[in-house]
Amino acid sequence: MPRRPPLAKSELELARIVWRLGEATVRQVLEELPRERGLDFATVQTYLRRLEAKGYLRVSQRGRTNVYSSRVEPDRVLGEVVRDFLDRVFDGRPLPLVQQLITDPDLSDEEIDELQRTLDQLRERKK
Amino acid sequence: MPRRPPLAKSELELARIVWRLGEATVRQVLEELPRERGLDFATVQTYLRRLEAKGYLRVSQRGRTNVYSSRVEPDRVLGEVVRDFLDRVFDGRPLPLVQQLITDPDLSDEEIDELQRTLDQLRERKK
DNA sequence: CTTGACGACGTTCAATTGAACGCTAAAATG
DNA sequence: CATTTTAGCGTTCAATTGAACGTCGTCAAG
Repeated sequence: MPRRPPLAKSELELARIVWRLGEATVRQVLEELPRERGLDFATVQTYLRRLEAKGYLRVSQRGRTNVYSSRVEPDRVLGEVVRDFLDRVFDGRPLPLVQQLITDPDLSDEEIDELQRTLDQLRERKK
Repeated sequence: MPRRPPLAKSELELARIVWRLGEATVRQVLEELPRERGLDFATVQTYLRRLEAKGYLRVSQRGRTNVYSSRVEPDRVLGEVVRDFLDRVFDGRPLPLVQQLITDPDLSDEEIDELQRTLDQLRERKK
């Protein structure tokens, strides 16, 4: 599998919107963007085109309108993005990052419990 | 606090080496890089200069040689980097990322325990 | 049937980033 | 002393990315 060219920041931003909507036109994506982002219609168009060219999105026609949808499993892409980040910033070791994440910002009690459950499951699966 | 311009990927890579060494010359940083990275001496020089210009590193002379050291608390920078990533990729919610991190790659048993301890401490502090 | 809104597409353009050249000066080596 | 090495610094250069134009086609309303 030739790995797709990397996602630029803005590209990921738009891809996530498409993922959330399932499928979307340029205009739909534009409307989902926070107003203060202030991107032009044509700009969104360009980014979606690039995402298609890079192999992340699939495009099809509805009337004369382009409809974009995910071509690669979003979770897969997310996994790659996380992995890359982990390698670059923490030498690929997840633990230090996890430590940072759960101590630094204030997790709610429910989130802590949620975390506990995940941890328990993890132990289960380990046995 | 005037926020510094963002770190490019290669810049972060080199900054981390300087952090690890405490202080370092161009050559030292170059030698710490994995051989296969294949960067030129001049290239490392350029990146360190940029890091200085962006306010991340401090430079001083030792003889005619530049010695670079951290100007901003590494942990602080790391925190910013993580925060930025979190916002961009997970809408700022740490939990999904943590889930991903602890399920996807194979954590060792010790690491799981370590994690458990952190979690316990967290509950303590919460009370 | 003309006007205008909407959209696609090719193109462009500036900023940033990755990577290095080339020149010069100081140090070390023969 | 002459030469090679080692640095610094300014500069350059190509690719990538962020962002948008301008043109052209199409559809819908007057």
